[in-house]
Amino acid sequence: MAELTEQEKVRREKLDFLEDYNVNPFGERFDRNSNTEKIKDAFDKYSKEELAEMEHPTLKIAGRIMTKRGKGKAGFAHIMDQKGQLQIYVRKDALTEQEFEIFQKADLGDIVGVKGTVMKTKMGELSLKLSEFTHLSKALRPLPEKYHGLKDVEERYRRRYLDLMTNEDTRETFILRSKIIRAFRRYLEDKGYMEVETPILHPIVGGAAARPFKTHHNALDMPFYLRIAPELYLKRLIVGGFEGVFEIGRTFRNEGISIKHNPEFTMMELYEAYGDMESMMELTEDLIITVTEEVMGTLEIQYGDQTISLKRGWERLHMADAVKEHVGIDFRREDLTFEEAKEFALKKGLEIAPHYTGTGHILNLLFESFVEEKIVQPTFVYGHPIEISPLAKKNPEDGRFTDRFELIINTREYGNAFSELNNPIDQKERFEAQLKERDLGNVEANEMDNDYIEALEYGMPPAGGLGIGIDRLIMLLTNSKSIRDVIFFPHMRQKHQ
RNA sequence: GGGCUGUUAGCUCAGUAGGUAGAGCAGCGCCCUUUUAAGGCGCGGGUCGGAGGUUCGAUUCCUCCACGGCUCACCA
Repeated sequence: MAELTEQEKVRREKLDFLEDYNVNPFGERFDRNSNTEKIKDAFDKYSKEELAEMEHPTLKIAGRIMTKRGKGKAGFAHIMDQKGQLQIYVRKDALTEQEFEIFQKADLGDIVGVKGTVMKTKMGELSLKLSEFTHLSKALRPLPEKYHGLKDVEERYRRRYLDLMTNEDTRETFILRSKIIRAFRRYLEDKGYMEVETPILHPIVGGAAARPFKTHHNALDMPFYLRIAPELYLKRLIVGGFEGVFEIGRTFRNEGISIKHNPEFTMMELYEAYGDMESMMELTEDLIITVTEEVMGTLEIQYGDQTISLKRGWERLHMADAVKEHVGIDFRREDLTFEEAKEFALKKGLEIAPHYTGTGHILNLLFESFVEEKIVQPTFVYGHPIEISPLAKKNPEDGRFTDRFELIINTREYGNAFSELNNPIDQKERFEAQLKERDLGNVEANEMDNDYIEALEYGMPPAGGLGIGIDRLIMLLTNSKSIRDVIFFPHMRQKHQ
């Protein structure tokens, strides 16, 4: 245990001071009848004089002391609750001697309950003139600086509570996060989709291309993976007869941490019986537009120095056409060979991984390397090659492509959807192709999931499926540069002693 | 993992061409019954991220380590 700082010692001494007065430094229930926001809404419209003359109720609120100014036999402070801050005015002659002394000894960071009536100061600030002051909880450590707040990025992530206490922007971002997720749920429930929960511990890795976290169950004495996607379980529910299900939940991927990646993140996945890629495009657009309008009140989103317009009518662009336009090679050509595509990519300076064995691998590589970075306004890029889409239905006209899309906004992927592959024979072949990739060194390839194939053999209706990265959408709407700014407790390396 | 970069008081930051450090806020004492980033006077608080090295002397220069940030690679 580290030595206490001078300020910590002083605050601990104040515990004794409170106990001398029979005051519990970490007190009890306090029944409030208002909060800082309600008080401002109800009374800020009146002038100082009006407030002085009119009758108004006695109000009780509680919160943390954020600023404090002694004025001899009086004093001011701002106390903060979840809704904001309100100034309190303390006069020696309005409180008991004990209450006033406790106020004078109170520290920034202490949590107090107060009772009083509203007034306005000479400067016109709405304030609560106290008739009672109750100490509720002692803060044994000093708060970050009252004017600048907590700036140190590392500290803001590691001790988010301090960030939330002192930085209004942080509070607003997380309030928006909550509203966005609530709007998602409401929209989907209103459309008749059912929210479900599926396992997070998976015996087999599947549903996406990613490296998993591995864990172990003691009683069963078997390994489990933390899910990289809920997809295969949700589709079992479609087999089971539910016609529209969704899950909003945590997903885990054992990969690098970056401004766009946290090891655990929140996804929304949805499956709709009798739907397809196109119905998912319609749903995605309507969902994001509805949520954005509801939460933000506008479809013009400022993100960094980009202005994104989410107005209806998002562009639809076939991946092969996009690559043809920006890179100059036509992957729709029937006679395009893998060798030719590979040569083209090599000339462009790209590296070809050993498990790249089809033209589709090259197409996707070219798209991600040269085209994705050019897409700013919301665009459905569709027609992903079959090689990288083991769970999506083949396009009926050209089996080299699938009926799959990714939603790209501001060069980043926000959603992924397709006409779900419901042919168990085809699905088995796809898994086998994935196993071959695994042998060639693709650590992210899907595993064979016989249990899932068996489910498909009982018959799954044609269906559309959709996944949306919730954290990234929240980043976009809250103009947050890093995913760490929209996740309360982002993962960081442990600081050792 | 690579490159660049940061770490000084509880917080926000200066600074030292190498001679063991300052300010504001916060804290302590005194004054002040409408202040508001309150004010005035006074006081205390730092193994300058850690460990080595160079040097008479290192917070400053060098090396390594720890933990961040940005970025590239991988991915959503």
